[in-house]
Amino acid sequence: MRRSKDDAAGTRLQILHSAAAEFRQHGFDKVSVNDVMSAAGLTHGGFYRHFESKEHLIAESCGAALESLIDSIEKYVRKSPDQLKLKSLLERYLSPSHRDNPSTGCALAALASEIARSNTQTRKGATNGYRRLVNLIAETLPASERDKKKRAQVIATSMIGALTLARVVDDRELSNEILRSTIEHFA
Amino acid sequence: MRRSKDDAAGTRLQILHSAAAEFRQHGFDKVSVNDVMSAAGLTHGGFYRHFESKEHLIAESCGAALESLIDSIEKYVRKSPDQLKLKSLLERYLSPSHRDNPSTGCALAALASEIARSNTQTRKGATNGYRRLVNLIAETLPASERDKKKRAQVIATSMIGALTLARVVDDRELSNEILRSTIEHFA
DNA sequence: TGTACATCAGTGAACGCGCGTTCACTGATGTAC
DNA sequence: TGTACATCAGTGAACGCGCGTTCACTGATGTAC
Repeated sequence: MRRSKDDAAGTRLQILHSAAAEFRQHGFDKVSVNDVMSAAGLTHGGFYRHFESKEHLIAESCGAALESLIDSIEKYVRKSPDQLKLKSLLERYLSPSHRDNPSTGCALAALASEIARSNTQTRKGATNGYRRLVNLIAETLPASERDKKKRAQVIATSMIGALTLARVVDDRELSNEILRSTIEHFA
Repeated sequence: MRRSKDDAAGTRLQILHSAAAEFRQHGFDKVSVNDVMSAAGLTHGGFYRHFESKEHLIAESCGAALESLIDSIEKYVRKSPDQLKLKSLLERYLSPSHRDNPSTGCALAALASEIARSNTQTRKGATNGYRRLVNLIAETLPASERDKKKRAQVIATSMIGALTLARVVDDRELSNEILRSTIEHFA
């Protein structure tokens, strides 16, 4: 039966949230609309009251997940002492805990190669997230740094690459080594 | 009708080759067994004379593609003068041409987030490829370098991350900048 | 070397299944007077 | 504020479709004598 506007808005957010978690865990193609709705505690039929298509859900949930992760990194960095900002950002992003919990982590690391083949909307959201991450990293660099923007880009892509490879590799020790090497190189 | 052993072996290689190209271009899930067989100039029914399942094809084609890419990088690096080995490796791997042609490029960059969720065989092949790449990079570092292995790992994950992000981002200029920054940082 | 038969690479129809999406339906919510 | 009606969030059955996989079949290749 019909729900109040507030309930419906809550449902929409719940779907977005479940989708973001499922997609990051299993990938876009391995997660069906039904999987997402079940995870949100609903039946599949109601999906189209909230989203035009699975493609639209992918774009929106991905963008939202990235925004919210970067919000949390931003808060975290802002309250760290200047000298430690970059180091603590790297240690958090490249932690074993982030590696082992993709469903609540960075969508860029969890889905990069799939996003590269996705539609314009999805790539636009990912690009915005990437830019925000680069700016955030640039803020943590010492004022003396000559080309902050470029260095921040290297750190950003390096972090994402290291986290992704740490998840690819089937050897725990090697995986930890990948994370540590990148932290030590840039911190 | 039945083909000679040599013909059959050739067919098998052709399937592997087509699969590797299709998978790198479109991802594992968006490419069907039928797509692979058509690309190889065959009908889908014969697939199971050569491979147990799509999963087995994924593991084998991915591993083979990675091996062959690294072979070619190896040859290329071996014939570059010592001083330029690393620089030319980086410039080749992070070239616009590599970015724009995933179907003949590095499987780690093209499929990393999908491989991270794949079966043991596929991840094993990817891990072997990653190790070979790291060793190859380590060989290009000056003898004076203190911890070659660690630095090589940072360069490897950085390269893969940069190429992947260069494909994600929907802004050509930003994409070129990502490639250049990483080359300049490590070369 | 020649012959008879077993093998099996490749074809194309068929299988069951899960997918994204649609739709008739229900009944509480929202709106107009 | 109360009433009558339209709206629409969510349900669950149904849709057509493409998927991975199987199988009967064909006829050239491989093998045993």
